[in-house]
Amino acid sequence: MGREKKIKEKKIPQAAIIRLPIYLRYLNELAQEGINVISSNELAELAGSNGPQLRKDLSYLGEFGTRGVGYDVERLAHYISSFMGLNKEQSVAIIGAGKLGTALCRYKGFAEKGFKICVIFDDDPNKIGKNIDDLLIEDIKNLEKELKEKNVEICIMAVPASQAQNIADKLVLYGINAILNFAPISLKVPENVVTRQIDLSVELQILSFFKVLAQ
Amino acid sequence: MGREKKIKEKKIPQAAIIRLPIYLRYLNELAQEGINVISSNELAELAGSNGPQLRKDLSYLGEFGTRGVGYDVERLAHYISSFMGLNKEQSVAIIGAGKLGTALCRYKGFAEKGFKICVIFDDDPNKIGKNIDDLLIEDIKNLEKELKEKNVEICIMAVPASQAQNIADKLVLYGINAILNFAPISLKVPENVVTRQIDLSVELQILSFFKVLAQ
DNA sequence: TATTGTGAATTTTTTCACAGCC
DNA sequence: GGCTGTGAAAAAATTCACAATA
Repeated sequence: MGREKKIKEKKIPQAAIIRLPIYLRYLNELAQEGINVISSNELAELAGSNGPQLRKDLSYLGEFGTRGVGYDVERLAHYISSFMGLNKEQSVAIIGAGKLGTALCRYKGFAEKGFKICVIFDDDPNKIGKNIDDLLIEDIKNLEKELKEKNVEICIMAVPASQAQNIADKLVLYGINAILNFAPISLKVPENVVTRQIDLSVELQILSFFKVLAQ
Repeated sequence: MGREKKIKEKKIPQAAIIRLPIYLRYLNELAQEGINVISSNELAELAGSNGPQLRKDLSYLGEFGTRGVGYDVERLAHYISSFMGLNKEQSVAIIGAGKLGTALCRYKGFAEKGFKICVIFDDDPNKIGKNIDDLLIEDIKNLEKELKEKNVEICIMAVPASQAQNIADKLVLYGINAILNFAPISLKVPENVVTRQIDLSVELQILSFFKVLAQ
């Protein structure tokens, strides 16, 4: 049975999906420390979750534990990776070579997780042709050509809000169907395109609200 | 009736709270464009939500609309701002003057929303004492003193994962109870401290999964 | 007529308790 | 004895339909 079919049939809750990468992160750390087996309670504690939640989440993928013992760290990590399509390197483009785009471009964490930043774009003639470490800043006019050539699968948008929808439309037109958007705007995209939004100010606003309650 | 009491009594869903800043963003834009009244459907469309959802969310705050007409843009914006405690400037500190910390420090969007970056810390002697635009990089050894002096209410952590928990513990010790964490680690903090986590790799991993499904 | 506000229905998510298994 | 897997219960969130009303 294909992965997609299985997912659609079993209907794994979205809330469970977005916790899987967190579990995976700690499983990989445990593996590096040479730990072979871990209980749901221990792993959940690391991941900021709880035992029953974690067991439920994993139960949607299948049966991976051993009763009375726990989960085989490597086996589980491997399965989550392949389930989420993370067992191969993926090419990522960054749109916008401003401060944020540049910082993201240099972020080491992406490569560690198999995301290769293979091209960065800008429309500023002063930036185009310059380097960010080893990477040349490309003219956004060459967007289509570069995306195709470099086989880009995911785009990160770090552009001003005023340009974001326009650029997103182009990305969609050129066949991109996964966008991580840092511009403070709700992108409108077709159903077959997925976006995730990181709005830095919104995060502070949410904190601002909850911190008063938590007191 | 005090704001906190009201919130706790009425039990506004957390999911509704985190949508309020998005509504607020578009209300402010509308106000700037000189639009005085907006319907739930129109505002929801802008915000990437839907009419009933938006009306339900707002209904937890009170009755702000006029049947047959819509919502008064300025009045609603003002109420959401004050409800979320966003009607006064708040002081923010950034911990870590690496690429990300520096980029965040220069991000204009915070100031627009009333968050003033008033101090940035690092432990690298090569960075301490240098400037990021107008802001001096402070020695992390002076963390307690600076946080108190500058009346910091929210901290943004842009430090390596290995240091994050250690620094978070200090922040809590020094009275900070709101942390925006960019380090890829699940912070352990007391109940009276709120955190929000932005994990860049996790976002790409989630996209990686859903993009296959969306196809 | 147009649009809000909301109780009720539905769906999704989380929690719980314990049978099942090593 | 210890820990998983899961059905059932509970809680949270979303959707819906429509009464209320400017």
